[in-house]
Amino acid sequence: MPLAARQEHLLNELRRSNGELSGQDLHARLRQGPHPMGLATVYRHLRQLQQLGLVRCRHLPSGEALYAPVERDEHHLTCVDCGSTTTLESCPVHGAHLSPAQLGGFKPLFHTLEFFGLCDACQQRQQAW
Amino acid sequence: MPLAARQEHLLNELRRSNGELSGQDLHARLRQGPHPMGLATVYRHLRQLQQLGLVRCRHLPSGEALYAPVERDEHHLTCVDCGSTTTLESCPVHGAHLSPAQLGGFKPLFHTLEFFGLCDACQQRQQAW
DNA sequence: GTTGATTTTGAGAATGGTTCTTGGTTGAAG
DNA sequence: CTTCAACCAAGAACCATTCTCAAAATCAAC
Ligand SMILES: [Mn+2]
Ligand SMILES: [Mn+2]
Ligand SMILES: [Zn+2]
Ligand SMILES: [Zn+2]
Repeated sequence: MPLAARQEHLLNELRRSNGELSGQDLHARLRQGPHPMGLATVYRHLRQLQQLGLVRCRHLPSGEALYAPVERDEHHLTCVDCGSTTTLESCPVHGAHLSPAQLGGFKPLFHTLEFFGLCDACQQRQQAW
Repeated sequence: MPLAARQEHLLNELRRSNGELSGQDLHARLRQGPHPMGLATVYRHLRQLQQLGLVRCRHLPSGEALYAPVERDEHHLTCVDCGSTTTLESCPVHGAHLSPAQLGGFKPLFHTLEFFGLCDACQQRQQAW
């Protein structure tokens, strides 16, 4: 089954963007262009693209979900104090495959790996106390 | 600075539990016991315990946050279709440390690593179509 | 081209976990 | 006994996401 036109447009918008986008972001961007789309439709198709293994998604501590093309394998360091994030240049689990025993029939489509801790600045600030 | 009594109770409740708990869960459980606590206080202290590196947190696809003692190093396979999850017996990045260059002063406290894909049952169901 | 069934869509309402506001309580210091 | 700051709880507010359901688009005969 090929992708519907609407889903293509959504995926293109995601690929066009440098960074990850939230559902709201996508809705706002599409609203401007030649292929506007209702918010409900954006979320509907994001879920479908995820199930097809074409889009991945991670959740910010705020609860907001960010989407990206699945081929973009990025991970982050996030400060639990100030919330600042930096992106890792390489994926620490790239290639590290799970054994079939661990998978038990599960077919992996993507993964999220995020590190949480204290950034340099916030450590300094705590020291001061 | 030692932990406040309220924070201890919260941490104890988390440690007492077998699985991860949401903020709501914790509030409900504490409500029963000898140390009830308002919902706002639960969330306040969960954030503080996280910044102290004593508690970790991950987000379900639903957006709900689940908390656990930081020493509990668990990860999951989650089906993007039916939402079922299974727990991995070992952490694939345990020991795989980040280089100081990658960290750049960042002090890691915990990490989240979650795999998303299709469970056996949902793959079957898709085949049937 | 018409018709009726099926699928897709989107505006707005509903949901629900988390955070904010506010006013009260506690407890130590003076 | 005051004062003052820290802590706390109840409920309101917030807001991203999901749900509802009527309208629109698409499809499939005829
Ligand atoms: Mn990766
Ligand atoms: Mn781990
Ligand atoms: Zn920071
Ligand atoms: Zn499944």
